[in-house]
Amino acid sequence: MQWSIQDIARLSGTTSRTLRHYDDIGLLPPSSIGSNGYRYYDEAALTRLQRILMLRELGLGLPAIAEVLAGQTDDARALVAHLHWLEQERERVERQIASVTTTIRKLEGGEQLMAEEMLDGFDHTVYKDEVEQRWGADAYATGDRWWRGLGVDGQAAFQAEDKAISGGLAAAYAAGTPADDAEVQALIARHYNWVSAGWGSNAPSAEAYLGLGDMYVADPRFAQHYGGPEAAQYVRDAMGVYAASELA
Amino acid sequence: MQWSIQDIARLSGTTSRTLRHYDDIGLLPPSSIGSNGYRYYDEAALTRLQRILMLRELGLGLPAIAEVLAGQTDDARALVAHLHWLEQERERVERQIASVTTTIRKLEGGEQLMAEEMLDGFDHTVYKDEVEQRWGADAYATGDRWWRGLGVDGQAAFQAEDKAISGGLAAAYAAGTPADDAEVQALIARHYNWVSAGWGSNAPSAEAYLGLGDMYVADPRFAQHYGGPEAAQYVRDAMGVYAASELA
DNA sequence: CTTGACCTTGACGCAACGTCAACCTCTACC
DNA sequence: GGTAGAGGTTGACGTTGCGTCAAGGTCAAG
Repeated sequence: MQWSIQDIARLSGTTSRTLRHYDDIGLLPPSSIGSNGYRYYDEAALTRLQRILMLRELGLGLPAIAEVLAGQTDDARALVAHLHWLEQERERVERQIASVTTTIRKLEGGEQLMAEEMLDGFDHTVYKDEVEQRWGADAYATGDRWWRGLGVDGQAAFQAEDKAISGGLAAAYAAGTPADDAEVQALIARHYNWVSAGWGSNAPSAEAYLGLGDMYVADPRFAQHYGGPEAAQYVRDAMGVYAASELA
Repeated sequence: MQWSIQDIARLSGTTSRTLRHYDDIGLLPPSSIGSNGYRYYDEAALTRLQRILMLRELGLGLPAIAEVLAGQTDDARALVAHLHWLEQERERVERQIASVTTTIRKLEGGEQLMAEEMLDGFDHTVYKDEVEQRWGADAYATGDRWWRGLGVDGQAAFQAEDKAISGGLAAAYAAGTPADDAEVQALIARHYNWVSAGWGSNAPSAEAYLGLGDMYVADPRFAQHYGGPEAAQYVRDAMGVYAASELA
């Protein structure tokens, strides 16, 4: 019993293109080929195709299917490996769903302000991981509470102050003003207060403040916020001067 | 302030290749191009890149990102649409996980027998949807209970009988034996009993049996099981003869 | 002038086919 | 025997987002 490529396609519920593809990659060669080039398939080929399609429905890739059919890999073992991949996929999708959901909530809740804040790459909550790693898990929680407690107006003010400070520092850096200049140190003082606002009752120590400065340099997101890597280094230097003189 | 492509790549945490790609597709053209062809980016470009990367992390495609950045689409609206897609993805992945898990369980539990049964494309449980649609939701449940109740030996016997019947019918069809021949009708009688076994206390009526025959023809999976579309038609005809003479 | 580091423009590769395009082949009917 | 029409063949491009060579200019430093 022989069937043409269309017959097999209809019988198995796929397309002739797919069968040609499987032939091309050597996954399912036809059982015979006519002198006119026509592909013909017999029952063995059809059985093989059934297995292919079944494994494909489970989500396996064609190379993995080929291995299983070649007997190089056990069916169960291949499926277990595939299951791990699927579970990772699920986690990834769920994380994305969580991110997108919170982002939408912020966009709708905080109107446009939050949107700009976030999309300018300076979302307060983006730094959750860093904050938790560096200053403990509940530091982020209290910081977030504080942030929400500010209200829209308070948040806007907070960000305006940030812009004023970072803008002033950028200008000072561009002008070549030394880091220990009084004007720069005044900006750093404002910066210290600005940072302290989010830290609850305990303002940052000299050490913590210096650590923050190092982070500005090391982390490109922060560095960019202060006008590029060299500018961030400049800011850190100024912070070092301030910490030595005022926080020692 | 201008940066080279590498600077921007480091600042934003991507690669120069990505930036060139974004230039190629018009998503992020450099703010200026030197006479030597070098790409230079300014702060506006960097801000734009920040938004691009942020949306990309949320899983949006580059065309969708381009729309958002062009102001053609609202941020929130794009994200909501994306969220729908993500939820579909989650469902798809979870369905696959369920399928793969049950398949693994069957492979390990039923040893090799179930594997062959399933991989031959004749898994009893595959037809859940059809059964529910045609004969009600609890028909499948009782059928499944029956199937499990058979035990491994019973299942093997059931399948052996199926092979014998379908093989006999295929031979009769190939030999050109008329559908109302006594020999063929004897096979059909066995088939009727074979089918009835899974239907619980009430054996199929003439009407239901004829409907099953129609399904053999219409559904390529069944058609294949009986040896191709023409053979399935032959089987249906023989079933019609049987229904008319024995079930009327 | 040479050496690196950095830049450029192609172009292939990946996963699994869908979708033309251009061109045979077989069957059926007149 | 001619002509549809259905079905077959082999390319080859498109899809998504870049990674990864390849071959060759540019620039700053020694």
